[in-house]
Amino acid sequence: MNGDGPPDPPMRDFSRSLPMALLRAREAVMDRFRPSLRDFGITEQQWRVLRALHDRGEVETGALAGLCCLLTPSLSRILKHLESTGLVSRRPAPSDQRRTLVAISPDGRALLERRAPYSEAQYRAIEEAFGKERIDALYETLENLHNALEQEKS
Amino acid sequence: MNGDGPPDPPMRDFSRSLPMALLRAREAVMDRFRPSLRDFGITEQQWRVLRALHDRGEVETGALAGLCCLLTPSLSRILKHLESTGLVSRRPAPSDQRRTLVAISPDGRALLERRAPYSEAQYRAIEEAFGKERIDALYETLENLHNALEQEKS
DNA sequence: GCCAAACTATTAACATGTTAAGTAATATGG
DNA sequence: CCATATTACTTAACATGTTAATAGTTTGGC
Repeated sequence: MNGDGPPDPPMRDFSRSLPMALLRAREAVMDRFRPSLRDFGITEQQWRVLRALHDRGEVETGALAGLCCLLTPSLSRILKHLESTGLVSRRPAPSDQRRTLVAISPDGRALLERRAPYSEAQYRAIEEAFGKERIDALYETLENLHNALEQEKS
Repeated sequence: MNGDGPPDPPMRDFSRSLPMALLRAREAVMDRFRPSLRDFGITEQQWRVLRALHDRGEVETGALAGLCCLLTPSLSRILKHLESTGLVSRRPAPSDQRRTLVAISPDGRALLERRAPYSEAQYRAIEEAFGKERIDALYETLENLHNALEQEKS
């Protein structure tokens, strides 16, 4: 009994999974960065937070989550940890007590600057292995894909 | 005091993070798939396991982890859960008692086939929003990047 | 000013990511 | 054969991902 309409299209091959393809590529990249993250005793996500605060100065929690591609519950725990180790500071926003402003501390900035050269060295190795032009094109493709899919939400 | 050698190159702009770019694109894609995963009561990772077993038949735990891009400790917990809900079965390999062979169950296959149309519909929507040719090119780029970075490990 | 609705951050609960340690079975060298 | 190293999987411990619920603020209508 298959009905009279067109049959369901066959399931795509398992190798053609876009989330998996993006994940596999990301893991191959992260394998290059994990050793130095481990050496400096911080996680990938903690690094993203320090990196964003270094560039943007004092930022609200919600905006910081967007910048770091983290959900706010995860960020909440990460900030608790970073604050307890003295790498960031938090204070309520003067104009709106609901909001929290986060800033990197001198210790946080020092850690960031100590690890940055190791990170940059890996970027150079990746660009050498794959080609800077192709990396640049990939950034553009990924951003376009993101934009194309976000737009449809409206 | 800056030394006499060439100064450290400036830190790259925070927006030029390859892990972040890959993650952001992946999240935009996953946003399309999460609703139906939720409706069917399974996680993204559980889906990947069922999907791999459906295509490949009985598979060893280690090989399954590679197929699904999971670490074996994660897979171990996932299999415990899937086995307890009757979606997969496990048995020791006859030739080597260290190895475990995993297979999808009839219930697992039924769940897979019920959700597959919803997944395929999202793939069609993504291809319409971004273009099938560009998606195909992205698959190829991601695989090439993965291969370029894996090769260097040797 | 008062109250319901909306907003921001956090907490809770369960699942997975990541690294290290543990357990059992098998392969290897002597 | 036996002691040992290796292999395959699991468990443990801590951090994050994900969704829902909570608590404290602010806003808007009345």
